[in-house]
Amino acid sequence: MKNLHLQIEINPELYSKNPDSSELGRKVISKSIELIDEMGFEVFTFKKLSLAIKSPESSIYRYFESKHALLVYLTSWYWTWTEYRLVFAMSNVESPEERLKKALEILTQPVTIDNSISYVNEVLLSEIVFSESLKSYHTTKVDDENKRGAFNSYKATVRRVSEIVLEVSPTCQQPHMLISTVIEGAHQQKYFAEHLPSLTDVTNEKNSITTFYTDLVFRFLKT
Amino acid sequence: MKNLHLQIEINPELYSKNPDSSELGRKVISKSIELIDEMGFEVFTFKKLSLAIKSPESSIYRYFESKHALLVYLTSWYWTWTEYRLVFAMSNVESPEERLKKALEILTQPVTIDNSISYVNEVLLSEIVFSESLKSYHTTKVDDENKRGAFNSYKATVRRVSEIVLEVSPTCQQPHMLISTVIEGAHQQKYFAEHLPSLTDVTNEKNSITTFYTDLVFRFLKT
DNA sequence: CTATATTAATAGTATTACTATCGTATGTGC
DNA sequence: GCACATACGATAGTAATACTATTAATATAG
Repeated sequence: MKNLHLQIEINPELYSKNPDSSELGRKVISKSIELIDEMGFEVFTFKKLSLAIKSPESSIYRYFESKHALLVYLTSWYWTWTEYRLVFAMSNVESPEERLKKALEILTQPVTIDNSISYVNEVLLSEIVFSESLKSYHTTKVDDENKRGAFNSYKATVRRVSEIVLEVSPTCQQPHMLISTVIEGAHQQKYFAEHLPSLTDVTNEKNSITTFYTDLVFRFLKT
Repeated sequence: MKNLHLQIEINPELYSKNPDSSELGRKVISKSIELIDEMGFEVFTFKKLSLAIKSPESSIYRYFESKHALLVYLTSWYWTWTEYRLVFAMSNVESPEERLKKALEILTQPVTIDNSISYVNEVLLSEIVFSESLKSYHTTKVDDENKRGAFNSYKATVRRVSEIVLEVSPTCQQPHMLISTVIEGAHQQKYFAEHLPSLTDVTNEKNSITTFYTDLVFRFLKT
């Protein structure tokens, strides 16, 4: 990983014009990540983005047909990138238990170090995914967007980690439920810790969310 | 329970005028439950509600200052009512394990039988809570609304069941995380089963979600 | 230096989420 | 039978949002 410059390819169904193909497109991505992280997806508008990048709103619409399409693009980017992180972290780790443990770390912790030299700030992007990705699939158009492949990279990630679960415990009947519960749970617990702390038991100590979900998974798999 | 007519008292901070105190107010509640269940919260508007109940939009605003306030009211109603269900289900059950098992059923299954003689359709309301309650606390105003008590009944439910967890396993360090994970997880898995099935392992058999989360909890607590 | 891609500039629309004002109907206490 | 409050109706209007449409300017590539 590190400074290895890997190319994240996004399903063309998820944009009108590839933002990676022009300067304005890249500005749209990097500035929208900043703004959404800063003010939240609801408050974020293309109008505000257009002011921030000093380009008219209509130019943004050439890349994304809606602000929702932009969120879907961003989360899709994140999960594609996370698949690479998983593959990299798994390489040279023999023990399935160790592999699963490492995978759970990647899934339950927001990114803290931005190694990228690209226009995507992965630290902020992971914050967005943790707090806003729910909104990417929780709409009336899910089924349509799902058909167009909007959630392929998320589903692929869940599938990949589920396979590790099966290596650890071949008799596990619900590996997908387990992993999607862990991912979504970790996102929510972080949010609860910040806003509704009585719904969690998050402590001062670092990584209490990762610890909890790692315990949860391994105790579930231990028969 | 059954036809016992219990009065659900809602925190006055959560409405402008008590909808339970007038006919129009009760119509607002019962019709909004129908409409939100039917079309989803995003698509639902006070305009549509006003047409459905044949009253002007401005009359609805006398009861709720925003459509979001209405959703908060509805989910709050649900959790207050669910606390009663829990208390009722726990009575006369001695074993903490049995109590926890029963509580998990109540938390992970949508309601199927409407025993109520009131204007609140509990079957539809539970559907709304399962699919839309996320939106009640996932906003930029959470902290404000939390201070005003918007989520008290949800938090009380989590606390109550967490106490049962501690009866079963007094050494458990994260009872709140465990229960909020189960509640939110069950809601999401139901949604995934309907829209993104590859994220679940939900089968034909009835209650596979309840089975999974019950296993998850008891295996977590078994040391 | 011309064709092509790319962006700027401007304007406009339907809908949403709300606010404001005023008027009427209905019953209740005295 | 009258004061009076409560409840509801009717109408109008506003700021912001999420788009769409069109045309003109500019950069770049061959």
